[in-house]
Amino acid sequence: MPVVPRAVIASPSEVTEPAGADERFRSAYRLHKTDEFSSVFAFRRALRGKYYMLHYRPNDLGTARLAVVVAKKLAKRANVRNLVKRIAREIFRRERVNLPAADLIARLHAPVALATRADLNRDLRQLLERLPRP
RNA sequence: GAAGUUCGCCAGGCAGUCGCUGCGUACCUCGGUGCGUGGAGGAAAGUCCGGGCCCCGUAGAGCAGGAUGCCGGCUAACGGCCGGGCGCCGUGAGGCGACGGAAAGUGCAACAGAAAGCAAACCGCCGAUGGCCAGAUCUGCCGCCGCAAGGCGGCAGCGUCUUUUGGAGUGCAAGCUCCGGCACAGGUAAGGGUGAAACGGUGGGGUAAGAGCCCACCGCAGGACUGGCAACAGGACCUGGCACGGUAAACCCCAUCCGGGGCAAGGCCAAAUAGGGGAGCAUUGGCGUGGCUCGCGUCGCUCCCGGGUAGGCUGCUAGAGCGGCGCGGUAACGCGUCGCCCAGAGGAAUGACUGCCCGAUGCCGUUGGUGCAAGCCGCGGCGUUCGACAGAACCCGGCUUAUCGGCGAACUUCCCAA
Repeated sequence: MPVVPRAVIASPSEVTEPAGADERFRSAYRLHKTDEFSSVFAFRRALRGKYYMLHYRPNDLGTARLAVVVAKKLAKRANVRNLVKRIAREIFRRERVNLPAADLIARLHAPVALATRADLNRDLRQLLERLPRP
């Protein structure tokens, strides 16, 4: 699997993935149930970035799965919360095939009002890179 | 041309790539893939009203409680909308208004002020009417001051004295008339001053001074009349000299309306575990009861039934629907007809990236316009982040709040030109 160079700011070359890469984001790649959320948090492993806290727990499903948590306290408006989630999912979607099999929860833990999209993207990319790999 | 008012509309655009999701369809390994097609708002927001829908309750009526509150209309309904009236604001187009009752009762009114509700009178004005307009001395009594002697003041006496008592006239006299003074009784509410608010306004007459005390006009109240469905309005009517102050988002009274709870409503399916009911098997089983047998209870296995948790399905989007045309109505809206199908998620889709354009913003430049100049406007270049407010959660009708900017129509005021 060719490794895409991780530029800090997205470049056009990054957008065009090699043919055949699975960039879909289907239901199987998400966390849905309350039990799934609880078990990830109970595993008590997390990486702290500037904006996100990335909780993780290895699974045996052969793929990474993601959920995003945005507290109302940190983003008051519903449209802002939705936007943060969408941006986070987009990063995950692009990176999924390169990630270890684990359940992930990206939890916003800092106010996002002054951050730009590039800041958020960079933060989450770095966190995903730091995930422990087998 | 500038400034503004009202109403309606839009809510960055186009292209490409990668995704999410509903529906239809074809294929297969039954989970996907391909193709087609749809996928946030004017406020989706606040959850403030009204309704549909659902469950519960309910003979009927009343009480309590809540909401509304000029009139007429519209509507499924409303606290909404339309039209009208009245009041206030604006030069105007227009805007704003919980806008029923104070003559049913109870209450409240800080500060100021004499006085805050039924009359009263602080300063002031008047003093018509009534009263007063010598002093000294003596006696008695009372009060105050003083240790006392005494002093000061008040009241009383048909007391005493004097140039006979504010001045003038008159009379024998009691007295009477005129003039003046005091402001004691009393009169007054014009004026001053306070206040958010003080018992009509202006002018004249009148008076001691004043006053609706009288008169004229204006205002006000009541009643007729006229116009209007009504709220209400009108003047060339009549009556009344004028009251009945304010406050009801104070209690209250009157009129009208309202059963409760919500899609986490409600319906269906239903694992695991525990427990309930029934049938059967084991019948020579174990344990308990008992001296023993029967019987009863309990334990085991199989099956069935009902309740029900996690979970799943449903409710779930075709509707007081949207658009066009015609007709009725000032309008809100209604009727008819034709066409259309227009989001249904569920840790929660409707997105991300790239390019060009549009807009915003910063810096720089500028034989451009304007200005003394700073600057402003225009134009060009570069960079940046960004694209107002904001994200459906059963569905509608409203209200309220948020909102960069743009477009259209009608109207108003001012300036210039003809």
